[in-house]
Amino acid sequence: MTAENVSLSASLEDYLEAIFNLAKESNIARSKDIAKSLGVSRASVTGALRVLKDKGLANYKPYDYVTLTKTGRQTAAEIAKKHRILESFFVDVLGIGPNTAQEAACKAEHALGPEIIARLLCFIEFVGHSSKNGCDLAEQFQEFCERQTLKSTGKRDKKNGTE
Amino acid sequence: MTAENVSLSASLEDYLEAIFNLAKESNIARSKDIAKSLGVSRASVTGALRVLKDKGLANYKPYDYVTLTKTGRQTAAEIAKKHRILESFFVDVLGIGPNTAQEAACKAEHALGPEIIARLLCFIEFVGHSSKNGCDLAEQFQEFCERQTLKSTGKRDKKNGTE
DNA sequence: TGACAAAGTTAGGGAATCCTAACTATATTA
DNA sequence: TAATATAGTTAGGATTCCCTAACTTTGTCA
Repeated sequence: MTAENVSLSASLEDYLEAIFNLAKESNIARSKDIAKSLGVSRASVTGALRVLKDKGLANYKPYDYVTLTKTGRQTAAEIAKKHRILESFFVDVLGIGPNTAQEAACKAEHALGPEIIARLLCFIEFVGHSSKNGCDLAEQFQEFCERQTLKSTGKRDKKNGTE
Repeated sequence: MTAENVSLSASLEDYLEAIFNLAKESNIARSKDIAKSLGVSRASVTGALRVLKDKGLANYKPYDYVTLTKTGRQTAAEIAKKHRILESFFVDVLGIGPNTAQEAACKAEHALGPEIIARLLCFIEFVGHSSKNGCDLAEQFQEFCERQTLKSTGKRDKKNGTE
């Protein structure tokens, strides 16, 4: 169910995820675009592709497009799922801005195991469920947060909320 | 406000936090114990100590005990705080077991910035607050989780879930 | 089709992090 | 105080990951 267990560094997970995302439409990914999407040199991409090939995750031949193997797609899909769940949690539950949320998800996706991710997903559903019952937890939390923030800035006797 | 901004790798943050924790009682930390608590060789600790000294975070002299500088203590306290907040979120909100929670907090503490940590803390307070109002969200979530789990295993039984 | 641009690779190198093995300093204790 | 055990350091090496510069391959178009 969880795609053969190849152990991957955070860095390799990033490469895999980038290829997966680039390949969404056309099924292929180009070295140049992988490099761009990860902010890394083309030479680094070549190196990573060789490793992903060795691990049986990518179909890589020099000077050719890159595709993922079945295992590669499964593994990448899991990583991408982690990313989505984290991002959704940050945005929809915590009310974090989209950019910060996206960045944080990118980093945290390598740190959290399946158990926590599953629980997080469940929690997002729990919160979504609440809003259908006329008791929107995300909304209540935002209000709670604002009150907390006012309280603490109030201590500093500034009512002018400049950041 | 946030202790001089020395940029630290995840690894160095771990060393700093370990020293901080070891020094809690006696104010000092021994190389051997740092090594043990991080699962690393004594030689690696020596290397890290030199770097922490260079960055002005640790008072390090060969063959002597280690202490943290003021900046070091402040920085370490922030990391430890992140750790506590994450662990508490995992345990008290998500209902994750203590060991998994502790491990995950260890890794995630390096990945999440202050904005998300602050929100997370607020969320923990929000949930704590709810239980005082006779509407314990953590408890409700656990029940919701169990129902979800039952549902999904139920579905699989009925429809012969091959996925 | 041949020249040029773009994409990809190779070579070589640097930083961070960890290791083991051997050495040095310190502490203990008979 | 001298022998030994423990703690800490140094030296040397491996791995991972990234870089730049130079080269090769591929694609485009006049």
